[in-house]
Amino acid sequence: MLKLNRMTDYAVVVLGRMARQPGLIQTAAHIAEGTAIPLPTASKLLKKMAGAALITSHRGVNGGYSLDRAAEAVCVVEIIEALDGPIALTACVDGAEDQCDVESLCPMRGNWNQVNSAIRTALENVSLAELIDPRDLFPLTEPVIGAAGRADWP
Amino acid sequence: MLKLNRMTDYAVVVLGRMARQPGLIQTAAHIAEGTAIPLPTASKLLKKMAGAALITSHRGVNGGYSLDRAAEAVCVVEIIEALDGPIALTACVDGAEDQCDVESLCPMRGNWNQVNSAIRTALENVSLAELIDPRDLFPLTEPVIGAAGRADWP
DNA sequence: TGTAAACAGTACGAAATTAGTGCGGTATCG
DNA sequence: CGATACCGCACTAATTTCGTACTGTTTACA
Repeated sequence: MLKLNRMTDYAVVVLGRMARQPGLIQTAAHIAEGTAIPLPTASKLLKKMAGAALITSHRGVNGGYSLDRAAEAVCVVEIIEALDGPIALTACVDGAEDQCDVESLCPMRGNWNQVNSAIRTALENVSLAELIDPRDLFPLTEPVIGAAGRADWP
Repeated sequence: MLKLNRMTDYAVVVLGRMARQPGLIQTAAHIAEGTAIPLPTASKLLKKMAGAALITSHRGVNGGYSLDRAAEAVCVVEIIEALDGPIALTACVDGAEDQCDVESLCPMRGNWNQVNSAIRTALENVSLAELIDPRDLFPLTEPVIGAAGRADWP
């Protein structure tokens, strides 16, 4: 089905939520609550995204995670690559050569890269903002779910 | 890693081989031998591709499978959809609504379709011929691997 | 300066998906 | 009529992925 991990799915949900208040530092627990994702899993997600420089982590008391970019500046390929690693549609790509036991007969050693780059280009043109419902994207002018300036919730 | 199934990988290998002799009817066993793919698995692949009208199946004695199109006329999206089903990057697409328990909080219900169609368009522009090394694509003028008009091999 | 809050890293177990296999059935050609 | 070869279903095994837990490290504030 060419489906990506639930992890990446969650990540987009999390980012979609964070994009509503760019720059706001929220703890992993808050984000987990707000997205209905189990805390340990959300924590793992956030950690990975912080490692990929998608979001910023703030350590210590009053720390948390913040999204410092606008939703329009985050493209889908970044999210996918942060969570799932580089986009590679098959095992027969440039690296990892000796583990493909049909390689000697495989007529296309490495040409999958063409497919991969095609997909990558396509994904570069889709931003996080396009994934999010516009009504949810700007909650500061018109609150959608809960309290606007919430710090703990519900 | 956004990797597709090994099945699809095999399928491309199989098609790549079949594309060398368009129209030739080969048994599943022959194809399995030539591609070093286990026969039951190859058989399953061929069956699926025949069901998707990618290749033609011929029953009875001297039956088998044949690829009746040129490699240029087969695009990658057809292969992937034949094996993996429709391209859907996440579970939250149009169908299957009530199984996403974060849906009520999910800010992007269904907008994944935009990503999916972007990928689909990208894949439509890549043909099987582009995946195959040109040297292997025309073996009839210059034999590459084994005997050209082989019926059983080796 | 000490304590608590919060992220960072690693490891582990369970569950779901996928790969591979095996049977009996059916159609076709000689 | 019989051999060949595809068809469809069910079943088992392996891999991957998901979720959780634990321990360490960093920072702010009293």
